[in-house]
Amino acid sequence: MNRRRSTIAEIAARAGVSIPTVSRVLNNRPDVAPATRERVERVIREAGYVRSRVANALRRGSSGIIDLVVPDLDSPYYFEIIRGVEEVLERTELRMALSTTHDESRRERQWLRQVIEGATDGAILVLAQGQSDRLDELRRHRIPFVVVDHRGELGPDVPSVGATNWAGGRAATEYLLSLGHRRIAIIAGWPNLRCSQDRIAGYRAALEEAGLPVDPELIRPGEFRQQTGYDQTCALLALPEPPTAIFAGSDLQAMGVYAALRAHGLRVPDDVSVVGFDDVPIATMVSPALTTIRQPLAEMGRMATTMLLRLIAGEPLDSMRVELATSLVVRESCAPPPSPDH
Amino acid sequence: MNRRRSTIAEIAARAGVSIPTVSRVLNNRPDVAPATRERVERVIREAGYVRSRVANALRRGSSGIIDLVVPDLDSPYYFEIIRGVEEVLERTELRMALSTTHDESRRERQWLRQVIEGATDGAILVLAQGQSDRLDELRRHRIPFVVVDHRGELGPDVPSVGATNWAGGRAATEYLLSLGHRRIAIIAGWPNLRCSQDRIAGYRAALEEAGLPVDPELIRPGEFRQQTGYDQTCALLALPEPPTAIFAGSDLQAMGVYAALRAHGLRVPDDVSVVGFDDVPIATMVSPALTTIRQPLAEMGRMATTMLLRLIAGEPLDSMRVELATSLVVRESCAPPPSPDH
DNA sequence: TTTTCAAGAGTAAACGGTTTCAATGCCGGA
DNA sequence: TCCGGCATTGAAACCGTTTACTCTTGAAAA
Repeated sequence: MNRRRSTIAEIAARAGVSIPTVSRVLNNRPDVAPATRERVERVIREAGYVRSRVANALRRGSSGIIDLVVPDLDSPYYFEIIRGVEEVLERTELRMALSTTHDESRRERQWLRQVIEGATDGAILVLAQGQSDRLDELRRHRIPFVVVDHRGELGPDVPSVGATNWAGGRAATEYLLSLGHRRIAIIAGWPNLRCSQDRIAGYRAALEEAGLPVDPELIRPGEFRQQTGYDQTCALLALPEPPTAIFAGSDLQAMGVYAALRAHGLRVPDDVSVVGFDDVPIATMVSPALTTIRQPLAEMGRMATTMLLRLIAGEPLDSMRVELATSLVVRESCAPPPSPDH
Repeated sequence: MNRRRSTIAEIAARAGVSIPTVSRVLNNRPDVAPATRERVERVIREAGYVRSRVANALRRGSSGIIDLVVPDLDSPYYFEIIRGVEEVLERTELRMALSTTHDESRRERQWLRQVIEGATDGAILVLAQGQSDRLDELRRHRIPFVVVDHRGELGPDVPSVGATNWAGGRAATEYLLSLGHRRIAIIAGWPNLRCSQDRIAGYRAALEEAGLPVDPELIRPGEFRQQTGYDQTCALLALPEPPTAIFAGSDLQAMGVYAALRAHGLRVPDDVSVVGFDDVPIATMVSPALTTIRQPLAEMGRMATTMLLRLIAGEPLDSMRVELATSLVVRESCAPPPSPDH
């Protein structure tokens, strides 16, 4: 019924023209006589011919694929970014190749090799840590790339998109202060991550502006996981003077905070207020719904992709570093602190 | 400092050998003299040469890419599957091209064209509805594929992996019966979906086995979304004799059930018991933690990928249709029904 | 009528590898 | 010493397109 995939040569033979003519028709070149074009198009349609993207890529030098590299697929955080990337890509002819690094340098090197040999048109890197040497290698191979929310130090010439972490840290803290809280803890990412530093700085700024001291005991670093939220909350509650509000570094951490508070018989927001960070879908599903700092993850993915497309097209970027605004989303997990006599 | 990408010809020239010899070294062919191999390898290393996958693909006819097609990226459900696929793919040389159909046939046709012209080695299709004609087209183009959790009618010769929906529906219902519930509602997917039919059949089987009547009022179809869970729960509560337990078709729906019950001042599990379906990460994060039917989504992704790899390798499949076992995961959202005098 | 030019179509090279097949050199056995 | 055979290596074809360049032809310009 059907043979192997047909080639441009077959079409040419059937239509009684030469190969380049078919190619011209396929690429809508103007220098083809209308009658010829018509005839070739009919044959193409009849044969159900689709041209080989591989051969095309070889000749043209572009593969039609862009790589999206994320640390892992364990967090809803990355999925939001993936969704954003997919959204703009689906309007183009490009395909998205998704891969993970798992933060292992071995895997990452392997990935890098694949990216390079894989004839990638460009790459979007969601990196957990600073791997500038890898970026150099990409640059050396002339592969356009954009970094999303890079949490380390970046050169000023690296295209990247992030969020306003400092403002987010400050906004959350100010909100809690405005409710009357005076002992506010912050659970953050590891101190070597830039985003953590920024958020803590925002937190400090709000506190200092309010004339409040910064208690180092209330700054708890860790991973952006649920477990960290749980463990650090337990540690905070064991303090002589526990906080009345906890600002978590991620919504996942906040889920851990919820669990730890429940385990201690404390209620949110009556006994302790909680603010998250990210605003992933889960934040609206729990009870009480989580007040959080919204990080526009899907938008970040979209923005990174748009930037990459310009880079690929050879157009200049308006700005190498783009920071999208975080915003406070008030839900139900915060209230004024319990009265002192409690 | 660095020129364009180096080619095999340059390497050959530098090493003082012919092009085929370099190719042989690259492919680890045995028929190269050790000394020559050594020399060529050194040059390759020095030049930082990586071979073009595109050129390779053209000659060899395989692109090193497999397509993963999902309906959308809105549900954690799909992410679990994606994760499973990625897990086995990361041990291979293959890359994953992720795309969405959004259930629109236009998008889907476009995707199909891309898949075909994109020189895909194979495809994993997570389809929401039966699109057998599309499958035919894939087959016609000799592209190996595996379908995950196809919810419609499939020919017996279509490789597919799913879960034991009937058993899951039955297990959930039996569990609720064992707790003493007698009025058990089920919120399901649309009736045209095979998985919904199966689950409802399992539900009926358990009820009939217990000698209980099946009240059509208690079977509520809808989408697998939170909103559906909310709406249908409201409808159920408005019944003259509301159920004491609700079996939701997805964990997301169950979140809607939680919200509706809370809105009506009812407590889980004291007033109403809830069982979910899927066991996505969120199930453990809410309070009370959701008792649910675990669907091994990541395993399904892994299994589908493994099957696809065999198909690509030309090996025969042990079985065209694989169903992975669902299992009841008991957490905190179920309890015996409230006493009748309540 | 001759020259010029543009449109339309074809020839061949290129893209960067892999593979088939033939050629070479060196070895041992007769 | 001659020959068959094996280990290496190279020349050339090929994968399916695109593209630079050439060629033909008919009409307008001179």
